[in-house]
Amino acid sequence: MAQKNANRPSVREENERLILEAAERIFAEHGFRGATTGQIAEEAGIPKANLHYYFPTKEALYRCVVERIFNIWLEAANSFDDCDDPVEALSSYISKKMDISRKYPMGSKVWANEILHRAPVIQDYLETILREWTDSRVAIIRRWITAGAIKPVDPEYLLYMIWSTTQHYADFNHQIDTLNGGKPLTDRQFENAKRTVTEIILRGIGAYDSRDNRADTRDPDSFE
Amino acid sequence: MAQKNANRPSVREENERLILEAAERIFAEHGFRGATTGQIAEEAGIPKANLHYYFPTKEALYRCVVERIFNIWLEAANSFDDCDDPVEALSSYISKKMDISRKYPMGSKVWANEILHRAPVIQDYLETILREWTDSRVAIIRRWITAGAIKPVDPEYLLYMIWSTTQHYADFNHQIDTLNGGKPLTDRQFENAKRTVTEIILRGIGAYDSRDNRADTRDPDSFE
DNA sequence: CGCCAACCTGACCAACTGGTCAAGTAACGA
DNA sequence: TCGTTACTTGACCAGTTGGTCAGGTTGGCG
Repeated sequence: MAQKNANRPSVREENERLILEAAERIFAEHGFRGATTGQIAEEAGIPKANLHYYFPTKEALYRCVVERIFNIWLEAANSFDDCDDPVEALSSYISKKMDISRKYPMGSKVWANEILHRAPVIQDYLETILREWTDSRVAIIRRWITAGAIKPVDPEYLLYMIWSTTQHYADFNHQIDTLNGGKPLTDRQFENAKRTVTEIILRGIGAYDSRDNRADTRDPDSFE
Repeated sequence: MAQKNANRPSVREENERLILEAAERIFAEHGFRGATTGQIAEEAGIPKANLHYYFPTKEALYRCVVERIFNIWLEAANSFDDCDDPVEALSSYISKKMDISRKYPMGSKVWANEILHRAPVIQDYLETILREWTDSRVAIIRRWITAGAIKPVDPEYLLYMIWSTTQHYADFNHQIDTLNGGKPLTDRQFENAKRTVTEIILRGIGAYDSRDNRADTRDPDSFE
């Protein structure tokens, strides 16, 4: 009685999927407070009372949406691990983050909204998972610097730069579209954006010509 | 009767200032929908009905806040004009944008919120003023490229990179603070961030060693 | 002092929103 | 066929919110 069986998931799974997809769109566009459960239900094509059958409260639904997003990001984050070469590791990471911004802009917007409003429901994620992830990547970047593979930069600020630059193409896509004549970037334009971002950052940290990096180590105590 | 005189502004001016400052804080933290006029009035220290005496609707108040922010940004934008040297011009622009992010993070957050929600009230700004400003700066960057002062990059994406990276320190300051052990960046840390950002971007576009730039002009039709 | 315009505010209201509930229907196993 | 569980939904409710309004108070001017 605790668990029925595995071949009876269809109705519940299907409805939860419909609701979560609708919720992601509505939350992304209007924020937590701005979204209404009625609107989400309408977008999902079900009555509001039915939505509350699957997700007891608006906040529970919101948490599910946020968790889903966070997991997508963590997957991309593994690009960092597999490889000792900063050019390859960072190119891959930036490329994946750009792809996520293009493919799942809603998720990025929900996240941005949450941080903007001081993370009322995901503060624990920031303090645990994100923090650990960041610390370990900072260590990797420090090793690259010690090895002379890149110039000495503050690793945290390099990470923030990568995050902000790539997520900008999701969070601010409305502004980008408007400046692009009201039309979304074409695939070709987006590839150019990705290449521009990647090249500026990699060249900016001296990853392309690692022979110069050790010589250029001025102001060594710029790290905290 | 149409206009009284100029020496009777004190009460109105003072109250409008109080309300606008409170509104900027509340709108930044909760978004348009999430903010309540009652909360703003309380923050300003006046009854709600009095707020509606000065600003007839919530949206009118919001527009005033947004306009105020936009004008601050336009001032910083002029750093771009004064100078033909990309190192000097971009350093100054990035520095000013970083300072604004630190000094007026609320304004940046209101703007971010607005774009995130598809700019329901500032779409006209995007299509006119911001568009013109962007076009003219793109032209300047193109001239730098033609002159060999920087490497060939797509100017739009360079601008987006500067915007996103600098504004990140306002919009995502809660995330940054959390990753910094729950404390805001010290002045010294912030100066390091500013220097890191500036150096990566300037080195990334080859502004420091302009002798190499013309040689590296591959893929010349990457511009649309 | 009287007048008038600007300013102030407690009380109020209509609209909306998250969430509940009771009365269903569908589906499946025995 | 019956019983049970999962699912569906229109109607409803209590709390909140933007905005109004009538009846004030204040302060300057003649």
